[in-house]
Amino acid sequence: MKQTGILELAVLGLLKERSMHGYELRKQLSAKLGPLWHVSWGSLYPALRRLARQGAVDKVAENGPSRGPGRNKTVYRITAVGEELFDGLLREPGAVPDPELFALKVAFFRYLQPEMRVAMLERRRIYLQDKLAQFKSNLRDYRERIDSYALTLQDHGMAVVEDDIEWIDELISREKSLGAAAVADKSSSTSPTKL
Amino acid sequence: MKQTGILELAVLGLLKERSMHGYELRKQLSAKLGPLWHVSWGSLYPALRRLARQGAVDKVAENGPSRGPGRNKTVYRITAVGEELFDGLLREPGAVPDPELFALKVAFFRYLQPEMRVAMLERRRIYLQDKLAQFKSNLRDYRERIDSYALTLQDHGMAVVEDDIEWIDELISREKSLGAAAVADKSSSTSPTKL
DNA sequence: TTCGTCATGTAATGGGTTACATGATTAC
DNA sequence: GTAATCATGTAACCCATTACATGACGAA
Repeated sequence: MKQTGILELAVLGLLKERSMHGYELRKQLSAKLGPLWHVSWGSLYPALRRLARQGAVDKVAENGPSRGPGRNKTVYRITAVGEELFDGLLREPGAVPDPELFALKVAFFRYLQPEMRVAMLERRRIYLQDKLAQFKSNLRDYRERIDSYALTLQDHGMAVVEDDIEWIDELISREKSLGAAAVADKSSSTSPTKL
Repeated sequence: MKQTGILELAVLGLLKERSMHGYELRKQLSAKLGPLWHVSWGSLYPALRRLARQGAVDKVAENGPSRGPGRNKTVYRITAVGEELFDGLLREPGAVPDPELFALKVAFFRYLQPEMRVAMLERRRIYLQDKLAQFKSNLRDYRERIDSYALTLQDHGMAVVEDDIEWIDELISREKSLGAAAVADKSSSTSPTKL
């Protein structure tokens, strides 16, 4: 049972935009997701190999000018299989608890229909609210038995979760107002959003 | 080369307060650190076994009333070796980048001298500020090439880091005012804080 | 009596980190 | 010419997750 496939999703998402070397892939990960993402070679290349084995990416040898023997550059290109795998990973609803995975999916939101976006955001919201409740009940039960350092830790943890919820709410309302605008715009002949 | 030893640190820190079963240990982890910590049995018991092998904890069979054959409860108790290991792990300065490890160390701040606390906080502060700078330079370079979802992701990421810095600043100034109060209080004969 | 929770572990599997190893190209 | 960065991988080690397996105890 494979877990998240988080690196796979990230790689496929980037390769959807354009084919790249492994090396560039790593830089782009930071560019899209911020400096949070430090993918090591020891995890990136094996991941690419796994994807190639599944037929989700092609390895294309890059024949530069005088590139005879020695190290070849390899460009990775997503295949039809890979596109489907990406879609499956992106839609798969298990994202909620893992913040990295959730962030990654948000980064690729444009590949989801608006309703799916809202659904995902609302699932995440519920999860966070539940976590908040756990914090509160936890504090109810243990406040007297923990020292001020553990307490400030939990307070700060709660504040972070609250901020996260606010952010989610913003994203939800932005989606809804976009949706409303699209509905109001009846002049367009085809559906307002592409797959 | 063992990495962080984060679970070890957590376990030893809790066992410093009192001896416990593995089962209770897991609950206490959530109590101290908030619902962030989900330690699975498959990681907790092996960690305890590792600690026992090193001589850092003793396994004490609990002889309850009618507890003859069948499953025995085992109480884990920290040893002198364990106390030293804890101290080493807590003081070891490599904590900075890993948020979980840093949070854990804050939870055990009372076991550090105030100067050490401030030093750790300041190191963390520098790290976070650097991360913030990375976010900014990242956005300078890529803002035009990423879509609004990736952008809001990064903005939110930055806001979280900024909040973290504010929190660290609060902790630092609290430490400093405590230190000043201790210095002003010259009536006590021995040193104001214990090891 | 049966359900929930207390309680302790093992086994398989997967995959991430670190360090190692190599070599080309570009800028100074 | 030499340092930095581009570029691609492998190997060993560690350990976390998941699922499995077992059983006692208290309450309903």
